[in-house]
Amino acid sequence: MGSLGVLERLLMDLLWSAERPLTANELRDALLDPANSGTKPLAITTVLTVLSRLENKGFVTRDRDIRPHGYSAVSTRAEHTAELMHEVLGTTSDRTATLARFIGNVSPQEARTLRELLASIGPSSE
Amino acid sequence: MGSLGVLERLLMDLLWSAERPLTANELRDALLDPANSGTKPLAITTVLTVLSRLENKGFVTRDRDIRPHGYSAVSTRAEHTAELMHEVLGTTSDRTATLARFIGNVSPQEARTLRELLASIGPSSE
DNA sequence: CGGTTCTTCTACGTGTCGTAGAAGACTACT
DNA sequence: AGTAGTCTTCTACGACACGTAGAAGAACCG
Repeated sequence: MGSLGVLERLLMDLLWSAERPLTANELRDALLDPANSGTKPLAITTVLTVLSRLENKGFVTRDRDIRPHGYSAVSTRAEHTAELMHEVLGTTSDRTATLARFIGNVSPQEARTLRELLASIGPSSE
Repeated sequence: MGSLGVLERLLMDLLWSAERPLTANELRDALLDPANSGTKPLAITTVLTVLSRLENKGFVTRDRDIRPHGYSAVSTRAEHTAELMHEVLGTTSDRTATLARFIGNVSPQEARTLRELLASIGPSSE
């Protein structure tokens, strides 16, 4: 499906947070950064392999024209996550009941956010 | 995470649709039913193995008191799916943006449903 | 008690993912 | 242009999840 492994996920997080395309080396270094989880030195080939897999899965594109290839996420984190949520919702036959349960568990603030979002899309009811 | 394999999923669907606990044999027969996908005869042990795995994962309970054990889903399909959606939502740092994307892709009817659901929870705004 | 039925234990093949070495392709500097 | 260094591709392997099921043990019915 649309799920990712741990390393794949770490790389996607970095790419999603990046303003510009990153190289494999930059990504490897970013993973070493104390900010990111346990400091473990990965081989560049490991990073490249995973990036290739992510490319095959359609999550990542790379600029092959510049030499240290520039890797970037195809869609934003928000788009990706929202899509996943729709995928999950699509697995149920009882969409309304599922949405009810979903809504029933959001925080009051988020409920307000959702109301606003819904209002801005298709204003009044009818 | 909370994802299921194909067979696991088929069994959960049957259990979710069932009114009462089912036995391994009933489940195997239900899978054979022309209504359910390609008619393939599974060994009962296969069904039992998967049911055990589902039990370990906390998706299924079984009544060990009656002899052909009765298997039933722990939570409803809607609960399960809604929970999964929350899990997915939890993987993003940008919850509001994600919700915006999510809302942006629901059908008008479902948008209305969502408005109603939100209204019934925390009525007016403020 | 013996046959039948159900459950548990164990196991294997496949696919995905983390991990990386070896070799080939490309770049840059002299 | 040649050579060293860098980057990418190819190939591979171990671990784990899952579909699949046989063999053996436990329980039940008559």
